Amino acid sequence: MFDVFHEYIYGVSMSTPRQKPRSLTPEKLVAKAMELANESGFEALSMRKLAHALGVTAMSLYNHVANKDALLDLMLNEVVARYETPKFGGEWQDEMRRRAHSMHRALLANRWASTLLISRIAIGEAVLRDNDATVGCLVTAGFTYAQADWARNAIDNHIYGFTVQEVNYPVDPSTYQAAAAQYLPMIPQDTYPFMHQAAVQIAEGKYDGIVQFEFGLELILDGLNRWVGTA
Amino acid sequence: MFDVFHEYIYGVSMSTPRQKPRSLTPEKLVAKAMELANESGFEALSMRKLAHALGVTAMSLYNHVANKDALLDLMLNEVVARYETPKFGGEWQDEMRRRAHSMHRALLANRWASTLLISRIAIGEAVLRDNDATVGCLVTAGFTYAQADWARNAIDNHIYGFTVQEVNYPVDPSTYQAAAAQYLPMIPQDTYPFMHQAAVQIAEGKYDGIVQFEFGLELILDGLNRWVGTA
DNA sequence: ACCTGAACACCGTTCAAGT
DNA sequence: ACCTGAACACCGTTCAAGT
Repeated sequence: MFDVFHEYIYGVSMSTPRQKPRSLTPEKLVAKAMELANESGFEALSMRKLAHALGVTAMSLYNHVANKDALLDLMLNEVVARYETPKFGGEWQDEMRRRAHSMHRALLANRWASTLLISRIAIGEAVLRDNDATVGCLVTAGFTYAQADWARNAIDNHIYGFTVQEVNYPVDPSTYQAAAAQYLPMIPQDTYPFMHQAAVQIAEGKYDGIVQFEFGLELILDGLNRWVGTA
Repeated sequence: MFDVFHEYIYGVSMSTPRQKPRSLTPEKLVAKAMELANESGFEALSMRKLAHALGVTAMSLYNHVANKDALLDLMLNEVVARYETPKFGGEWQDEMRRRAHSMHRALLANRWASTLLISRIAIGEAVLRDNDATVGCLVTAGFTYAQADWARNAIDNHIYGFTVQEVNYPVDPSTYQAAAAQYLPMIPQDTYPFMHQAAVQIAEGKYDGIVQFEFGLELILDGLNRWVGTA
């Protein structure tokens, strides 16, 4: 009886699969949620606002996604899917460099992501694939499994640590010099002599105040190279 | 008129400073908030619950602290105040090591802190003092200001990155072997061959699966030592 | 199968009123 | 000076009811 009514209204039998694409899908939720987070900031992303942006009420989202946490996991998986996968057999340092820069780019393109990824153990398919390929590249290059694990930890701590600081820093790198000049009087020379002097150097243009992502990365890759050679 | 009434009730003139200690102070708020966060988890810390724990209503907290954000800054300042301050003139590597281990200890004792500290630019007095002493120690040891800045960034990325992962990891290190054996069937060998093999090694006890905090730290200190020497 | 309204159990914060 | 009750503007999520 209910089935007949449903069929009359929607033109589709309940027992046969849907023919036309459903209006809402998990993929559409994730895409719109990422759009919202990127354009309006992560704190503006609520289930209610996401639903509104999709022209629907909040409760209907729960037909496509278990809860907000599951939605966040799907969003993070989408970001991690953009990490470039290390190849086996070539120079492992080049592969790690390529992966690191692609991660940095993906995290800068989705500025809300790094802060979540560093603290959350999101085991989506993309994370597993990245883990496997990264360990695989290092092991193929001659690392033991323990060494590969430790190496990946050192590399990833730098990538995530650096990027989280970068996206949360309140002043734009291009205005460091002006900012240093402006805040100089607020850093008392007698209590904070070295920070004061650092600000002087930045204000005078002797140093741009910008820490390069590559610095820490090369420091670690170089150390790892030396470590494996002598293991 | 109001003043007289106040004096009658409280036995203290409004124009003279209070004699007996006030029942609630910012220090007491911060101490109880840290106790709550450490014992019940950070997500259980709300202004309403904190007030309840202090035997008071939520709104009265705003007499002692501007808002929740200001309270968090005060809590974080308390954690950073426990970082050991590098001394000038000695071996800079020893001073950095001592500082790093004290940070690691402070962050493990307050497991909610690292996730906040890494993303938030909390400029409390303790952060300024730590910054100044760390840069000061490196500059005194022969680093330029730019080098000291880059070095501190590399060191701190490791400390925070490592510890955030450590406190958020869902399984206890002492149970890695059992966990690896348990989850092994869920890591398909054909799609994730290297993760599978890593789990095999941990399950068989060939490798404990634990990444040491010291590994990345020494890797970086060693690299820095080489870098300054050749600068 | 999917969407909805009403409701529940929370949040942080403001403001006028109390003592 | 400090604390309070009531209220505002939000949250995530459940559940029974609608089509």
